[in-house]
Amino acid sequence: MNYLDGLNAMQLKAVTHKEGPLLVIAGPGSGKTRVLTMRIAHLIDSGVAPWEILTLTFTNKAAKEMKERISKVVGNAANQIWAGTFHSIFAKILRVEAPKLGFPSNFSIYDPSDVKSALSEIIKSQGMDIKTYTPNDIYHKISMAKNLIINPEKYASDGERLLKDKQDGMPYIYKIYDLYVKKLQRSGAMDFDDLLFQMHRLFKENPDQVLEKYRKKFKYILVDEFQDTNSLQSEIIKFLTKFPESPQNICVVGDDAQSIYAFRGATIQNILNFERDYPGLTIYKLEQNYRSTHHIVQAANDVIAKNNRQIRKVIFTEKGVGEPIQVLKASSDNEESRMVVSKIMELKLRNHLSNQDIAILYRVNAQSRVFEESLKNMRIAYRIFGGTSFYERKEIKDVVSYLRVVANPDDEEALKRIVNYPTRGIGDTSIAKLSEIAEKNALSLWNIMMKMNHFDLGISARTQKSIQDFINMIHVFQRWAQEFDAYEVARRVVKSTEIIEDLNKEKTPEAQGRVENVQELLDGIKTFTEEDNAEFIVTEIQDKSLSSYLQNIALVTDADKDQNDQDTVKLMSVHAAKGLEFKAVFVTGMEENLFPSQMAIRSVDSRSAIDEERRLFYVAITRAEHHLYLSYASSRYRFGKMQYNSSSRFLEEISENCFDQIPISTKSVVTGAKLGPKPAVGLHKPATLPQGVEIKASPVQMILPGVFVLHERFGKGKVLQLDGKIDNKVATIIFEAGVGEKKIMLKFAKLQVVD
DNA sequence: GCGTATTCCATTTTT
DNA sequence: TGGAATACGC
Repeated sequence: MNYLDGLNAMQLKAVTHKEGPLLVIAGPGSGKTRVLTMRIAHLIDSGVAPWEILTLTFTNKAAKEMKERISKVVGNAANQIWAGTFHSIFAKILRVEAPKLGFPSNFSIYDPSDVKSALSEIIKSQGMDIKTYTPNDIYHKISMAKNLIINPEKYASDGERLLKDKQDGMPYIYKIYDLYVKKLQRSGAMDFDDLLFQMHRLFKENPDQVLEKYRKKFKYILVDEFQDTNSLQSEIIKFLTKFPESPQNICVVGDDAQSIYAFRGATIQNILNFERDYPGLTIYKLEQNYRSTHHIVQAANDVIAKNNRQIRKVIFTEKGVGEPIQVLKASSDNEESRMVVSKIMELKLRNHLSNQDIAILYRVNAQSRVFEESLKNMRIAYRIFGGTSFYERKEIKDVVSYLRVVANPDDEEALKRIVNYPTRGIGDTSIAKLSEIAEKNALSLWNIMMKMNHFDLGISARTQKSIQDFINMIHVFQRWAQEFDAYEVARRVVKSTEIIEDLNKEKTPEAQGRVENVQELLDGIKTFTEEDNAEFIVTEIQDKSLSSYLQNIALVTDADKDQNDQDTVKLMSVHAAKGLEFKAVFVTGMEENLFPSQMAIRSVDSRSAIDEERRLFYVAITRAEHHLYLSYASSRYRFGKMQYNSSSRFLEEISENCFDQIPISTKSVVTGAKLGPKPAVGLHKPATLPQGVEIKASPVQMILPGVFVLHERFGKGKVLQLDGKIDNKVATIIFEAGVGEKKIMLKFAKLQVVD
C-alpha cells in the first residue's frame, strides 16, 4: 500500500509540499503526526538523505515514535534521521562543539534542583536574604532572561529589567545571574536553558567554522509543536534557515490554540510572526478531527472561541454526535475521586472499555493522590506519570552524582552531593571553606580540593586525610571509566562506595525499595550499553561512554515512558497529556483557583494567563475520543487545609447541549452531594431511583428527624438524627435498598422530602 | 562532625 | 499534607 493513500486533501498537500517554508496549523486529532512522519518518509523516498533531515519534537518519545512510523515506510534509513527534542539534539551537537565555548565536551547537565542549589549557595555567599531571593524566583527570572537571549552583561544594562527587579524587592538579581553563569562555567555545567542559549552563542560566535557546517548539513528542518517554542529556539532555527541562498526548507507544525508553555517562555508570536519571518510561506490548515465525536469537538470549539489573538479555525468531525459530556459534582476531593472511579467501573462494565482506554487528568500533580487511593480500593490498575520521577529520587541522584563526578569532577553540585555520602568525615564546614577559596580563585571546588595543601585552610589533618582518600578513590573510578563501558563503571562504583550496604543498614521496606531502585538504575545502564540504540548517536557514531549515558538521562522525563506498556488507567497532568488520546477522559478539579489556577487569576496579566489556562482546558478536552467527564469538588484539601471553591468558569463556556444535564444549577448554591457508596457495595447496581427522575431539593428546614427523603443517588431513606450548627448540619439517614446508613451534610446535599 | 528532632515552608504546569 | 532546611544534643 502506498503511504500517501488515505490522506485527506490538505494532509496530502502538506506531505508533498516541495521546497520553501511551510506552516501547518493542525487542530487536535487532525493527523498532525501522520503528516509529519509521512512528509519525512516522502522526502527520503524522493532522494533526500536521512541525515540531512533535522526533526525537532517536544518529547523524546514523540521522536522515537516518529522514527518508528517512518521506518515502516522507508526501513532502516529512518534511524539516520536527526530526530529528538531541541534539548537533546543540541546537547549532542554541543558535546562536539562545547570546547569552542569554553566548556568541556563532557560537560554536565544541571537539572532544576542542581540549579536551585547552586543559586542558593550564591545567594547565601553574597549575604543576601534567602527568603527575599528565593531560588525558585531567581531561577525563573534567569531562565526567562536566557530565553530572551539576555546575557548577564545585557541584563545589567537593561534599565527596565533592573527597575522591575527593584520593584519586586530584588535589585541584585543581575549580580546573582552573573555569578551563576560564572559558577556554571567553572563547574563545566550547563542548565536546560543553556543547551539552547549556548547553542545560539555557538552559531553567533562561529559563523564560518560552525554555523556554516550545520547549515549545509541540515537541508530540511521540521519542527513539531511549534506553538511551544520560545524566542531562543526560534532564533536558532532562523540561524539555520535564514541566509542568502537558503532554500528555507523549514516546515513547522503547530496549533496556537494548544500553546500551554508560555509560563516557560514559549510564545505563540513564533507562529503568528512566522509569515513575516518567512515571506513566501505556504500555510495549510488541518481542521478535520479524526479523534473525537461531535459533542467533544463542539465543547472544544466553544471554549477556545473565548480567547483573543488566535489563528481562527473551526475544527469539525464526522464521527457522529457521540455521548454527551457528563459533569460530576462532588462535595470534596475524596468524593470526587470516588465518583470518578465509579464512573470508570461503569465504563468498563457497560462500555467494555479497558483500563488503558481511560485517563484521569488534572491541573496539578498533587491532585493524583486521592485518585490513587480510590483506584487502589477498587483494585483498578493504574499508572501515574509525572510528579517526582525516577531520576529525582535521592538514592538515584546519589549514584548518578558519583558517575557525574567521574565524568566531570568539576561538577560541583554532584561533587557536593557525594563527597560525604556515605559519610566519610568530610563535613559541611570543610566544604564551605574549600568552596570559598574556589569562588575567590575562580576555580572549581575539585580543583581546590586537589590543591588543598597549598592553602592554609584550618582543616584538621584528619579531615584532610579523608579528602585525600576521596580524591584517590575518584581517580580510580576515572581510570575505570577509560577502560570500561558505562555499565561496568557504574557497577564497580556502586560496589566500592558501599551505597547498597549503607541503604541496607536501615531495615525498612522503603530502604528495600531504594536498593531495588539502584538495581533498576544499573539495569538501565546495562540496557544502554548493550542495545543498538539509534537514539544515542552522536554525529553518526554510536557513543556508549559514561558521559553519553549521563547526557541521555539528564534529558529523559516521565513523558518519555511508554504509555501503553500495561493495561492501566493513566493519571497525569494536562500538560503531560498533550499529544495523547484516550477513549475516555476525566478532566478533574474543574474549580476556580485550581483550573484556572489561582496563579493565573491573580497574575498581573490575568487575562492572558487565563487565556493560557483556557488553552490548557482545550487540550484536556480534546484528548477524549468518546467519553468526556468534567468533575469538580466544592471543597478540597490543600496545604493540609480545607479550601472551598466554586465551579470553574470554563464549565459555563461550553454549550448546554453538549451535556447530559446542566452543569451548574444555581451559581451560589453549592453542589449536590453524592457521598459515594463504599467500594464494596456494588457500584454498578442500578440506583434505586429510575433514571432521569430529577430531585427537587427541599429547604433545609424541612429535613427533620423522622421524615422520609429522596437522595439523587441513594434513593429513599429516613432521617434518623440531625447534628451540627445552623449551616453545617449533618443528617444521619438510613437508606433503603441495601445502601445503609449515611451521614450527609445538608448544605451540599440535594434532598427532597417525600411522604 | 554526625544524627535526629523540629520547625517551617510551599505547590502550576516541564524540556 | 509532607519534604526540606534548620536547630540542637551528642
